[in-house]
Amino acid sequence: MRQVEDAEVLQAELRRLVQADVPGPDLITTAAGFDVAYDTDSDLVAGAVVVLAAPGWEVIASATVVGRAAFSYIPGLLSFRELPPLLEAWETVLPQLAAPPDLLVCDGHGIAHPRGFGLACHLGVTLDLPTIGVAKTQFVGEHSPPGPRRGERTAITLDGEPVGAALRTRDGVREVYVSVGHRTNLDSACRWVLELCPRYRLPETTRAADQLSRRTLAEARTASR
DNA sequence: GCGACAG
DNA sequence: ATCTTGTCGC
Repeated sequence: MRQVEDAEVLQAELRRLVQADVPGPDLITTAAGFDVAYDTDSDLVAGAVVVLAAPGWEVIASATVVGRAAFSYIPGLLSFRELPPLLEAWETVLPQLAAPPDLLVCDGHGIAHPRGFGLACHLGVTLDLPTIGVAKTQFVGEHSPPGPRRGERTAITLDGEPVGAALRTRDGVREVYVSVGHRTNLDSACRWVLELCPRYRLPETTRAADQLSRRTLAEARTASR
């Protein structure tokens, strides 16, 4: 399909813009979470962006969008499916803020991707803001299991190169997979993920965005009946 | 060719 | 991603 070929070409071009080993902000005061929910039996989608503030990570701003999926799920091209609704929601949430969030957290991978350009990279390059990917499952590369305690981590390597980390965010829970999206580095990314996980396995940003997108989709389904 | 494959 | 709350077990 032409759509797929075009996406692959664009992906290769945008990939050169990624900054994956630069110092990011030291202190994170605000962080944004992004997620998209999908309907089981239609192409209805709901995207959500939430902005949380330290120290309690309470939601200080949010936006949602309901639309139709324009790109099917293809491993390695997830960003082309999720970015449109996420950017639309972003444009709504940004005016609510005095300043852009210090960090953008994506549901999925950054450079830990077959061609080094996952969703977190695509979002980061598009908005030119610091982004990281926090995925619930592994996608590419190899890693040994991290120790059982919160904060322990091991490297994810792809073709011998470090591309991310398997990070334990709570004692005894399954690890999450962290990788840089844009304008930061892996050490900072892991540090921020731990800050964003004071109580659960997943970052508060991810949890809030996930809840909001799902609730929005459920309401949209009800309204269309 | 076969199997795997973020969300 | 999605079907889904309380409940069994460490």
